[in-house]
Amino acid sequence: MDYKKLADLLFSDNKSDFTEIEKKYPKRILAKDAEVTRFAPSPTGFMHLGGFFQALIDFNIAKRSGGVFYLRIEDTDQKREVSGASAIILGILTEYGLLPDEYQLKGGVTVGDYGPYYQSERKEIYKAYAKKLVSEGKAFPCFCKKTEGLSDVKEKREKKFAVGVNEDKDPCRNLTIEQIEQMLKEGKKFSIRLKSNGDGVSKIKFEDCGKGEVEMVANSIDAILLKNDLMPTYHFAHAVDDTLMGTTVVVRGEEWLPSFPLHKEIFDALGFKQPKYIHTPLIYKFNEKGNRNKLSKRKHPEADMRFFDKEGYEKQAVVEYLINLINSNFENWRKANPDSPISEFAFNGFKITANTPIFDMIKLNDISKEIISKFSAERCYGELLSWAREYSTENVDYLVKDKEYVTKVLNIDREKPKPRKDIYKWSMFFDLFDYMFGVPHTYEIDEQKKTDFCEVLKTYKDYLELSSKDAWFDNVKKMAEKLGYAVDNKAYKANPESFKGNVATVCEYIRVAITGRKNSPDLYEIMTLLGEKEISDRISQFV
RNA sequence: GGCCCCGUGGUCAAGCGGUUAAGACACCGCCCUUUCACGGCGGUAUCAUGGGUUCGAAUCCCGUCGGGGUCACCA
Repeated sequence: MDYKKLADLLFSDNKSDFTEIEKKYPKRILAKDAEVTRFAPSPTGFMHLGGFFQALIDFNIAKRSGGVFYLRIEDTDQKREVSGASAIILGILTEYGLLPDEYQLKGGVTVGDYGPYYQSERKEIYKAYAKKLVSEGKAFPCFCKKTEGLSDVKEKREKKFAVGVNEDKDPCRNLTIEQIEQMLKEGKKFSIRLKSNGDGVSKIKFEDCGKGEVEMVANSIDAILLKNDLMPTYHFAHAVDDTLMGTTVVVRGEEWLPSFPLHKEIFDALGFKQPKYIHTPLIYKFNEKGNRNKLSKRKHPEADMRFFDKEGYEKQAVVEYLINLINSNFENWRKANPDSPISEFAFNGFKITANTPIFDMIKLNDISKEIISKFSAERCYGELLSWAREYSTENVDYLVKDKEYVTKVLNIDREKPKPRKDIYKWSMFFDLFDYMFGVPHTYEIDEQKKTDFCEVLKTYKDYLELSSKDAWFDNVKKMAEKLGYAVDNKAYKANPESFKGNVATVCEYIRVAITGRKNSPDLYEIMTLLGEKEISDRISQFV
């Protein structure tokens, strides 16, 4: 077979020659150990937590080695394209401090010399390399009917599983040039397949930077390189783009691990050297049966990065949670260096755990609490307001109108050595402090305590004193004593039966009457902010 | 079904042939205390399983089981 002739036949319109293309993508000039990484999502309209996780690794590996981190949009599947998707991705990356060095905005600017960064704009490049492979007899045209969609695939798989063979050589590899010419004349569409050398038995080894040495059966599938619209598949684009764009480390989810042998064969056919790989564990959740499920957009709201924004999580918290999943010594470092920027942490993208983590929202909350507890009231106000402007517009008015008051509320038990830690996302604020802004919840006090409760409140009207915290508490104690509650905690503990309760009990009654709950931050501060009239009004409800 | 990845407490995990098997979150208890918290101290709880190898195994090897991934002209 005259492969050269075949290549010209197939790609008659293609003027670009791969040697010309390669001139446009010179080797990057970088320091010796600098790594080039990329985040390469398909534009589906949202940023998956798992994708962000990978971008975090990409960014840190590149930045900490003095290399380059770039964004490439894998929009080779026209059907899946969502408009504006790349802007969303770039937006989130930027908000979280992972701005790529090179990227392209659809119909807008391109930053970087290795573009286009949209695969759909690189069609000629892929064609040139496909043509090269065909002309060398390493790839061939296929005129078979498309398998499209999951139902097609299922059917095909069932047949395959029944036979139990790995090998998948395509019949079109045996077409004669005359047959091909004929079909081309008929205007038939074709795809380009790799002519695999694999026998389905021979093994290959490779070193995954995260998992170590992995041994696999070499590829034996005549995989599609160019689809029948002549757009590349992921596999082919990966080889071409990551080579041309100078990627040195590919960070991708471990669902790609099984296609490594295919990638190896494609790289080899092309004469390219493969980059290093880090196959990251996927992030899971438990299902009802207690088994793991991949975090998915449909079932798990937290799979979408925007979830954290909507809930009002601090971005820093999300980042720290994820970094701890990558390098679990992070939290020890953080404990020792509570105020240092993350950039000072000795991040190691190659040390990522092989285990499959379960996404732990409670842990995230804890990290977030810690971070928010350190904020000043002023900063909290700023964060809260900007969050509300985006996601809770009905609250913006009074936040703005009562800035001073709101800031004071935010300052309760804050800006002190041991600040209270109960806010972990801004959406909690309005629930947590609703009693500061209106009628309190009615908390049902135990029936048998009701008489005592009312008695305390009735009496307390005469003991209300807000001039100072000491004076306030002295009066609470005086009243407690008068009504038969223990003022001395030790005495109370020794003889609980001889008292109606202790000062704590009295405080509980007052707190319930004023806030409508059994727990709240410092009572005195709350009462001071609320003011005497409001307090009397609230207490009056119960007497 | 083939191939591959993973398996240390409820969760994230340290561990790399000899450890009382770290630490964090969660949970429980005590202390502090003006309730709830915060903080301090302490506690419950883990090497999936069966065989090897070895003086010695969570660590190395093999099998089993369990979970996950993949086998598309989707990425």
